[in-house]
Amino acid sequence: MHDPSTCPGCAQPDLAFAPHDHSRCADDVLALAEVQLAQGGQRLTPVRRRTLQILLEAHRAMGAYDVLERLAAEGFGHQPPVAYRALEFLEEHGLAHRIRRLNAFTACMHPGEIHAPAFLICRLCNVVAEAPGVAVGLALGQAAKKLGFTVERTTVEALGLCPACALAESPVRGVA
Amino acid sequence: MHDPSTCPGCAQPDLAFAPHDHSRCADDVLALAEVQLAQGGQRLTPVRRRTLQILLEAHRAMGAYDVLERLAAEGFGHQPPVAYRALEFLEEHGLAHRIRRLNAFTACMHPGEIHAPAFLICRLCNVVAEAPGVAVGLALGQAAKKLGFTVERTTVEALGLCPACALAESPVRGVA
DNA sequence: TGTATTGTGTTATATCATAACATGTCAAGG
DNA sequence: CCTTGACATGTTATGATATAACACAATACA
Repeated sequence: MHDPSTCPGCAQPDLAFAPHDHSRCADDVLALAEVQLAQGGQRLTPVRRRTLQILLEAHRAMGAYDVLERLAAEGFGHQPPVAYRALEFLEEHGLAHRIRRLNAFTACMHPGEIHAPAFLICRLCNVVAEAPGVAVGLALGQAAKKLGFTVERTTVEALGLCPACALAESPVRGVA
Repeated sequence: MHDPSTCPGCAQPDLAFAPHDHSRCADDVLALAEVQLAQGGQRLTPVRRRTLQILLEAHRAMGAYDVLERLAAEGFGHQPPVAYRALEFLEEHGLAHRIRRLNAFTACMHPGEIHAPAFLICRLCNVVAEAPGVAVGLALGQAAKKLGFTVERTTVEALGLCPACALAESPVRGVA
């Protein structure tokens, strides 16, 4: 099994594979979410709000049961539907994404923007990056159109190696 | 729940959304598979062969437990690992694909060809089409490259409506 | 305030997947 | 021939993920 404590990628589990100032990420996104939902007549209730916070704080993909554990510890319901409902709500409203390869969820880092997210998943450290997926979505849309298929939602995920783990994997090929 | 017997898409569960002569699909693919595997020193054992046949005959996505049921009825093992192992083997060798949104598997219709399959999944009749995914894969690869990510495998799935179900859904907008 | 809608929490169960181990098969080398 | 090692199959048991169905609470709004 993989040991996160020794993996370069895990040591710095940033969704973009590179450090950036995300001290305010959570707050900003949360505020944005609130506004967006209000405009659509939707409610960011305590469970939903806290669920989004948990995902934002974790800053990585979490399983529904992991989220549930946190929620339960804070006085919310203890049963799976509690987590699943909140997560599904967030996903429906573009505030979270489901990573199907990992059976996990992650907060959306660009709520409000156009949504055809593409995810890059490192098979060693499990870090997930949300890549700009516009081009991918476009290509997929065109392929679908040719078959008369109407696209409503997309799942685009790539499994591979993040920069850090790629280095760790084959250090022999280093330049020096 | 959706009733397949009344769904235009299900009545003709063709992976390409349109009828074509696939009377020989199964045999052809099976033969191809055999050759391909032999070249790689891999064995298409009875369970594996039968599993591929089952997928080919079904001509649609099947859950591992559905496959297992068929296998068991024919004298193979009765436990989940039997099906999962065969399915994973087929997937690893490009003879089957996993449809993550459906937790299901489907036979590959173009074994040997370049593999960046994109799937179109009808949310009403669950019919799955394997669309040419080269452009999609390319776009995804480029997005990944910008982040220094090395892509090894991809999952590209679109959920929406197949032509038949799209018509059934909004017949009001028909031309006539 | 009454009533419909939405949300929360529960119990119970369904569905999907894998770990660990025993047995069987088969080909290559002694 | 027969041993040995690699691979494949089968089993038991369990783990992990997800949803159905229902009771009650909160909210919205006529």
